[in-house]
Amino acid sequence: MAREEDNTQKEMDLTLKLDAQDQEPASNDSSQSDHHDDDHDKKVESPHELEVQESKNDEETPTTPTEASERQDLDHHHQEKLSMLQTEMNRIKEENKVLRQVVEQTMKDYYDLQMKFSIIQQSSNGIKLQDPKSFLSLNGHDGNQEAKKISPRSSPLEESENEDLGLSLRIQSNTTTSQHVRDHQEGNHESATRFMPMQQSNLINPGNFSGDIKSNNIANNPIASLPNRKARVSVRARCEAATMNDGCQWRKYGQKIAKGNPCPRAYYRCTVAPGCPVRKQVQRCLEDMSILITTYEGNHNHPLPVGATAMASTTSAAAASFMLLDSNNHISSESGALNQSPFNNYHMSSNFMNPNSSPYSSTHVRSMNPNDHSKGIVFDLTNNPMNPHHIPNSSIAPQLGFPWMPNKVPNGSQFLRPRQVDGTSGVWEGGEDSNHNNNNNNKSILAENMSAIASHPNFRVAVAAAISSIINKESQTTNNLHADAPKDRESGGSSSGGKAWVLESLSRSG
DNA sequence: CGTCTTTGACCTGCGC
DNA sequence: GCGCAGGTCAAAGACG
Repeated sequence: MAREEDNTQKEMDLTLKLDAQDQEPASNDSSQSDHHDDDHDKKVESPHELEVQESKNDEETPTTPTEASERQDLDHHHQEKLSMLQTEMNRIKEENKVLRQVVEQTMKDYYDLQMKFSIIQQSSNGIKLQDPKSFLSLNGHDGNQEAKKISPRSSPLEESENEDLGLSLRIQSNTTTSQHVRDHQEGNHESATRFMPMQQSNLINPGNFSGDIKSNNIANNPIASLPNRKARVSVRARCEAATMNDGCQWRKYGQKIAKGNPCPRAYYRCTVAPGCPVRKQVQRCLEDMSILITTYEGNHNHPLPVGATAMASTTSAAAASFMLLDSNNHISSESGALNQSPFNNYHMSSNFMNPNSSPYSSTHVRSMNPNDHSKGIVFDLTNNPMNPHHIPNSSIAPQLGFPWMPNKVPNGSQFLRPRQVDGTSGVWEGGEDSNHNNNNNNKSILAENMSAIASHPNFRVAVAAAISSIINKESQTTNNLHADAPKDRESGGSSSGGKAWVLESLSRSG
């Protein structure tokens, strides 16, 4: 984008220069040759001027053969220069044209995607979206700057026709991204970085669970301009297994009984790449043993496995939102967009729905420590973050269909089917509806599911982040095909081939 | 045999 | 300075 602006500026400069020459062919004003450092250029700017000067000279002073020869050389020299300028301008114009086409196609696909989501939500929820541009919101309140940063920069993509409520995103690669991959593979870093998506520059790297502040565009990113923190992202989720499957490979290097919690805290480090500094701590919640608290710390120094991208993107987006909100706490408070609980709860709940109408609406992001935001945030995927005893049913009830979340859906279904059974608390059921066999109920459930999912802020976070990260997934996939090959202990990653990519948000992991 | 987990020892930061 | 708690190291054992 910056390159296009640069080219546009160059084009404008050249156009202005040529226009000025066309409009004032007889002018000998040296001011129009400010851009030239050559003294000869200051004398004569164009063939028009040469002709005029020549005619003037012919009229005023008779020329000697030497002078005529010099003048011809000069004429030839400037014609060459002009030709070069015109060639360069044409080249820049062509380049601009291509870039504009890419941008237009990207924007078109972006709005198409928004409209499809909008249609899905409207048809299911009966709630009109005021502006599709604000639909992909990261905090569920409005189309804030986060979404604006993420989505419009996505590469051309197509939403799947899948009926999984849009949670399966089918990405069709185009020549741009394919070229990017080829360039990346061939070591053409210049070209590869030219088409590097925004996530590499302006957004927190989805490959980093906590966001690599240092490596991002500090000038343009308010998040990146924050003081460097070693951010920690903690994820609370109900999980039966000893550790959540987040798509990465981890090696346990220690275990400790922390004070105040008889459950041991396990320490893992990322083994996807040697020297990766990312650590994670896993500990069961004291109040509810079914809740697993996973704390990520550090930044991956390698492309993430495909299955880890959604998780990383989500937590990164959450961390980004948290940091942004944290840094703009006053503004946020004034706007009333945030719930300022004593724990500084950043309730990323949707405004579209009754918070009690769906278990989805109870996912929260809050700071880990009310007094110290540097400790990070909690990305709470349990039903009730403030009261773990809220759910009497202690069975594993996945709240969101991230790849790293347990999924009880049988038959390999891609989509979890949440349902409120008692109408008061969110109890989840996967699989068949034994008590709701008629079509009306099914439609109602489906509509409820759709609205719950579509309006859930984390869904938006995941979608927005996935869109932003999906472009880079191509290159990551290429790399990770090798990284994932040997062992896949905790890896929930899925490989891709060909030119179509499917973001499988809800496949059973582990 | 290589890799991973376990577990006690060690290191470090922080509060008193 | 001391003690405590959290975090990490590394040797030993387990496992495929």
